[in-house]
Amino acid sequence: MQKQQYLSKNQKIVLEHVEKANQPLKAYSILYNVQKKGLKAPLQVYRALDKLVEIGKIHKIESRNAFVACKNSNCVVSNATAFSICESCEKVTEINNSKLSKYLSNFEDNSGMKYSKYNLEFFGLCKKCKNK
Amino acid sequence: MQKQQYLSKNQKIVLEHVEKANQPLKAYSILYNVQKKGLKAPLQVYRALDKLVEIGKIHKIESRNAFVACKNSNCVVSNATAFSICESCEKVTEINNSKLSKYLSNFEDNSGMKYSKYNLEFFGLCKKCKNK
DNA sequence: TCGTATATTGTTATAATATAACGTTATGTA
DNA sequence: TACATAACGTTATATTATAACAATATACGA
Repeated sequence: MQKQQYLSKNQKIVLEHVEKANQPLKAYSILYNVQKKGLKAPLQVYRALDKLVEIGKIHKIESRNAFVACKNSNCVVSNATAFSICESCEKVTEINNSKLSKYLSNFEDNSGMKYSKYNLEFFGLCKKCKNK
Repeated sequence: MQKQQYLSKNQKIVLEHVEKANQPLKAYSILYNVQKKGLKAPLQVYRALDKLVEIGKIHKIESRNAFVACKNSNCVVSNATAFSICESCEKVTEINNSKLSKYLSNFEDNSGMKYSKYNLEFFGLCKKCKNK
C-alpha cells in the first residue's frame, strides 16, 4: 500500500478545526467542537491527531498537552520543531529560523551522537504581556 | 519567610527515590514505591515533584510525562534543559553541553525576543539500539 | 476482479496523568 | 507571641490518553 496521499474524513475534520484556531487546542476541546460533525469519541480525535502529527500537519506542544497546526510549509514531517510560549497569556508561536534549525539538526552530543528529531520549547513573556 | 533552604520530609523522600532510579520515573510509579514511607496520595507526590522541579533538583521529560533527577550541578534552577531520548529503549540522558546552552540561552527569535527558559528534547537511537 | 494487506472507522470501557478544594500543621521571622 | 508562608493530609474529581474488539474502506498486485 502506498503512502497515504489524501487525508481521511476524520483527519480532515480535525485538521480544519485546528487550523482555524490559530492557537493550540486541547484534544477534548477539539472533540467537543467536532461532535456536530460526527466524531463522537476521544479515540476518533486522538487517532486523527496522531496521524496529523506523524505527517507534520499538526504539532504537539508537549508542555501544554495541546495541538497546533503547522505554519511552516517546510514541515513535511514533524521532526524538527521549535516554539515560543508565553507563560502569561499562553500564546504559542512556531519558530521558523533556519540558523536555529540547522544548528539543532546538526548538533552532536559529547559522545558524537546525532539525532533524527527534536522538539524545543522556549518560555518567556510575549511583547504584550511584558508591557503590562 | 526566607527562601526554602532545606527540603521537607516528602520532598526528600521523593527526591531520594528519583535519584536512585537513574532513569525517568512516572509519578504514579513513584507513588507506589514511596507508599511504604508514608506518602499515600498522588497529590503528595505531585506537590513534592512540583517543588523539586521548581528548584531544579528534578526535571520533567515532557514528551514522556516522566521525572528524572538532575545530574548537572549547574542546574540550580531548571530553566535551561536538554535531553537525549532513545526512541527504542527510552533511555534518557541529560545533555550538558555549554556551547548548546549558550546558544539557546542567547537565542533571539526573528522579532528580537529573548527567552528566560527552554526545554529541548532530542530523539534518536542510542548506541546500543543502533547496533541491534 | 479477486485476494490480500493496510488504513481507517466506530464503539465501549478503562487506564494514566494531574488538580481542586478543604482544613490542619509546621516553620521562619518581625 | 503574632503573622505570613510553606508544607501536609485527605477526599473527590478533572483531564489526558489508550486497550480491545469488530466492521468498513482503500490500494495494489496477481
